[in-house]
Amino acid sequence: MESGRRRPVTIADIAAATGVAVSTVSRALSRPSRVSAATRERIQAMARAMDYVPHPPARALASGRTGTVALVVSDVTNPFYFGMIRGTQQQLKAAGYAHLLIDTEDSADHEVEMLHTMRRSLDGAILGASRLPARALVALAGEIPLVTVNRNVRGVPSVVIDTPAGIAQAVEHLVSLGHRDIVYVSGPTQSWSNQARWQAMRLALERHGLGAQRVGPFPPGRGSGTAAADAVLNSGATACVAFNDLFAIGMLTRLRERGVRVPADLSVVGCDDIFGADFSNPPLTTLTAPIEQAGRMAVSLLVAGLDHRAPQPQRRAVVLPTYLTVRESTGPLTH
Amino acid sequence: MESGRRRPVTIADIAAATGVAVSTVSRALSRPSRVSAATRERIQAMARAMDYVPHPPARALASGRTGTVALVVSDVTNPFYFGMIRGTQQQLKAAGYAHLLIDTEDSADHEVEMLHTMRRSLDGAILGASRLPARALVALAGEIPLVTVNRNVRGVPSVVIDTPAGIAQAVEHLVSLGHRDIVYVSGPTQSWSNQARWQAMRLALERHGLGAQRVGPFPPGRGSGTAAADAVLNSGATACVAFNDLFAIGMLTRLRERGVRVPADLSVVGCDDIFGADFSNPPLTTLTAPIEQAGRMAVSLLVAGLDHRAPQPQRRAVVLPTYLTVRESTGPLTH
DNA sequence: TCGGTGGTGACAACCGTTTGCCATGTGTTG
DNA sequence: CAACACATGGCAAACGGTTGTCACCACCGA
Repeated sequence: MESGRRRPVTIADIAAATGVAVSTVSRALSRPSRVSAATRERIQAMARAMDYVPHPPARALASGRTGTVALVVSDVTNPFYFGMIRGTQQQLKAAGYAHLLIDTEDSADHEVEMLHTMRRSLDGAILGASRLPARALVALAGEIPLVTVNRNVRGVPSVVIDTPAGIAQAVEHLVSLGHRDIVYVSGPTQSWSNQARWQAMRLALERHGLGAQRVGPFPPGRGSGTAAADAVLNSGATACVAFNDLFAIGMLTRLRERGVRVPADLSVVGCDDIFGADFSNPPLTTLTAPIEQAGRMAVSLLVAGLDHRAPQPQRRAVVLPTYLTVRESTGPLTH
Repeated sequence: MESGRRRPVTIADIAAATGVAVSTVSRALSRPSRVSAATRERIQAMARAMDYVPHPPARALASGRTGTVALVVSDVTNPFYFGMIRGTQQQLKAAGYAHLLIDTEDSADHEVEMLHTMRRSLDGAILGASRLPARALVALAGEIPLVTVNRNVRGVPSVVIDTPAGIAQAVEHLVSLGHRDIVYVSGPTQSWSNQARWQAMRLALERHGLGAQRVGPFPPGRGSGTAAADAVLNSGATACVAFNDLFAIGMLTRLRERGVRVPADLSVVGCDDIFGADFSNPPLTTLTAPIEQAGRMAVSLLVAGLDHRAPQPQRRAVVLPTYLTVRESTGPLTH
């Protein structure tokens, strides 16, 4: 077939072929109610016959809508985002949007820079764990529709996973196993989630009349597990809650190296329940976060806000519950 | 600031402000060698001062280039793709392209359909493990620049990971440990990689005067591990090579459930070395595939082909080596 | 029978940028 | 000094749609 070489068919071609104006074709295709059933049928049939494919950039130029939404992550490498990518991918596809992936390399500057540059080619963006200060976030939201995940800033729609509530459960769990010295393994300081988790931990321990310790902060990434494990051991604690599963899994590896038995010598609980947490050695007790669902919710929130005709949604901030999944990395205190 | 509300600045604004024609502004910005150093400077400074941001759709409409490349995967859920996403993400960003993510849900029809529809908004696409028949692939490559990964079809540039060579190593390893009954755990039949791996396995065993068995095929996904483990056990083999790590890890879980010791009772080797293979229980012996690098290479190949000025590259098919990473899921035969 | 009304389709003006072609001005060469 | 080449910048026509505005028509009720 030579068809690959031919000039692609445009709505003008269809208009000519059916004997109507281009505007009519445009409407028949994109706002079907605006044209009579008869002509609509005729035009759509012709479009199909001629294998017409709309030209997104042209459409975007004229209408201002690009049909594209970006998922912005701080580091594609982090398995936490895998679930989010899945969730957003599914929902965006269902809503007819294309899915752009942006990696900010953990830099707030990159984050605003890229979003600023691409804002004209996006209908909106979902910020997975933004590192931006609140003011910057609000400013950005003025440029382009935004939904944040795990980040709650007044005025910006968000979905946050209620890990703090889970943390309380985790503490409960550990205390009931007899632990008294429980330490928090801290993640990056700029991380909103990290702050929230530490805060929740303090409160929970306080309720039991226990003091809260923490080690860290450590940089994101599994590699931090080594230093974290050593620090926890050094602290004399018998149990710990790690900022996330990546840390926890890294710790497991290190502890095994050092001959420390988990959970006999030390109990560890992670956060998020990422891929792998269930088959690590030992399987990790962790706070199962509905990450994928969070991604889907974020998309829903975003596209709901995108449709100007629709009444603006009431709930601009949704919080998703978390629960404790007890596996084998936590156990009773044994001296 | 009210700036958020103002009409975005266009090159026409810059032209007016500097007293030159829009065409000159356009050239100063996108083909700097085409204007004198003096005006170029002046224009660029003004653009900066006015916080000009180019409008991608407009650019795309006029030039035909969108600055966007899609990564097409059969299922974002598969951890194998995580590495690929990383690789392509890095390299695309470096090359100044935006990164679109397309999930075909394991359907060849979806694959051509989506690519066909989006072809006008893409400069090219990278097919991670395409399920398309060769003819369809070639036809598609006529519509839009393509690079395939782990799929070699004449006429379509590709990067393939040489797992077959690794399989030979793995067989060598197992045989040297005393295994004689080695079975292949087969993945989806339509998978090119699966065929290649099975083929390689047959040859390798043959060289040792051993016959090749296989179980399966099993659908992609960790869940298949259960059935696979049972099938392998049932076959009486003492060692197995799984189509991929997902299968292998799933098997590990099942074997542990059934009280089968790995590697004392059964050795298992995986393929790909995905995230998690190193901390599974036991850590998985596997064929380490340079997935991320494959993603980067694919992007390089693609963008090289995109530049019409540049001489078309010589090597249109690159193969990346694989090596065996021995961990703890393989060991000597013990009756 | 006539004015009003609602539904349908056409006209044409954009949307913001790129690019082929041409005019001008400068420097170079014989 | 003339003729020419070349570097530079301007003009205007695309690129492929969307959409506000308006004209037309038929049908309705009074």
